[in-house]
Amino acid sequence: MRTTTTYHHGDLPTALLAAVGEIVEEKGAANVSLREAARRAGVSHSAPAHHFGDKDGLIAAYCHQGFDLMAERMQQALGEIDGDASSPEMISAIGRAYVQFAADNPTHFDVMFRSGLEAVDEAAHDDLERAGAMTMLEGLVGQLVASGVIEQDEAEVIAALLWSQVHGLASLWVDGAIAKMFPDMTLDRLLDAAFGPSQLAFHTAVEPVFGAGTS
Amino acid sequence: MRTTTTYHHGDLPTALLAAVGEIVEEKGAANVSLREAARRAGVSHSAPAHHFGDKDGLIAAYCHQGFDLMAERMQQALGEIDGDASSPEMISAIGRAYVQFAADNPTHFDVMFRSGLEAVDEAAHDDLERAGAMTMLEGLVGQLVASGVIEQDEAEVIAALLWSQVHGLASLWVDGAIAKMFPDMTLDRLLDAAFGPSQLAFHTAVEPVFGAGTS
DNA sequence: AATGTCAACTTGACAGTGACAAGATAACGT
DNA sequence: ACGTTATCTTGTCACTGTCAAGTTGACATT
Repeated sequence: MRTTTTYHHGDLPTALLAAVGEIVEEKGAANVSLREAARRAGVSHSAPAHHFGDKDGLIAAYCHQGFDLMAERMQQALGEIDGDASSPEMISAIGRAYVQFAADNPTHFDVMFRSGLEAVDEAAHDDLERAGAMTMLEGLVGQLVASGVIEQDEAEVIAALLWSQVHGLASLWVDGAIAKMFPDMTLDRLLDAAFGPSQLAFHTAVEPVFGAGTS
Repeated sequence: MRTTTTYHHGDLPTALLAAVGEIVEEKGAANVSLREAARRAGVSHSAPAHHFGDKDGLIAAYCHQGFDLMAERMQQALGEIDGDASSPEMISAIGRAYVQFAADNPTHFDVMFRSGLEAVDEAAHDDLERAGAMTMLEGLVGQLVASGVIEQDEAEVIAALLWSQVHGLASLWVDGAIAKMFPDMTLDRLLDAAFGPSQLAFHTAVEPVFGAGTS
């Protein structure tokens, strides 16, 4: 198909990954099939196996692509901020990048975190270490603890809950659940409430409602 | 199989739903098949269709069961608390119930929120209205706004973020992602940090770390 | 008790899918 | 020029979802 100088197809792996994205968008992550992807790439039903092994391999590759994209977004967001990795600005920037990545790449996010496929686990927990979530959590826990601001255990709890916050927001937003519940809601308002302009304003906004705890 | 006095099988729908749970636990939500479920229930491959129509119907029924179970947990949690529906105690109780449901029923939670199946949407957004999330959000937004504590827009933002918090925590916990990142973490510590004993202590615990915002 | 009715279930078939084996094609190094 | 090797095709098999048609058995009516 391609007019480039390479082999039969040109760049089949790329074409197949693109096809996966199309299929996820059109028919959902559960309905991705090797044969359909091959069809869209203009090759025979068995061509994908040569590049990705099996279906799990293709899905894992799509996840890998997603994690790379996510890490890129994180790095880009961090690059626009100055300060140490545990500063509120950094946390906000990474959190925003996490959710924004999900909103901008819903098909990747679906496959990465919401597909319920085992192939994801294999790819994810290797890639996570050099991708987004790990950057955020290591930066938060590591540097926060190192600076002596807070003790290890509490830092882990805060990191896990912060991760949960952004991951839940990303999931419900991509799923359309928030839009269905609050039709006029925008992602910017949620991000602003969760991560500034006055960083983590959410936590300070909630408190006056319920009264401040003392522990 | 059953020795009860009923029809051929006894209670095939129940047996099939139980089989779905087994399969999800053993092989993941993506590998559920009508034929495998039928096999485990001891009936022919086409028997499920008569009760659930098609595969989507079976999945939707499993979701429905999950939402019922979730609503039951919510009601139970609320029953043990006294106070109006927008009190911190209520919010905490519902939030804990949401996460605890996910932890106690991982296969249901997987299919309901992490399977990426379209069948879920059909079942979910009908059932949600009489189940957990809606209870929490309506209670929070409705009563909070009605009491004049806060304006409509801000209440929706807070509700969405609180929902995101519990949903993200449930998702990452069920997924095992938190356990993989923080091996010694327990759900109780996370729940306590997020929802009391001093309610929403999380928000008051985070604040001193980053400094309180003023907006 | 015999019969009719109907839900519950079976059998058989078809298209689509993932995976494997074997073969064909074409780029590349020597 | 020639062999090598990655790339892709063809053919096949078991499995799956779905549909059509037939079978079984519980139950009510007569």
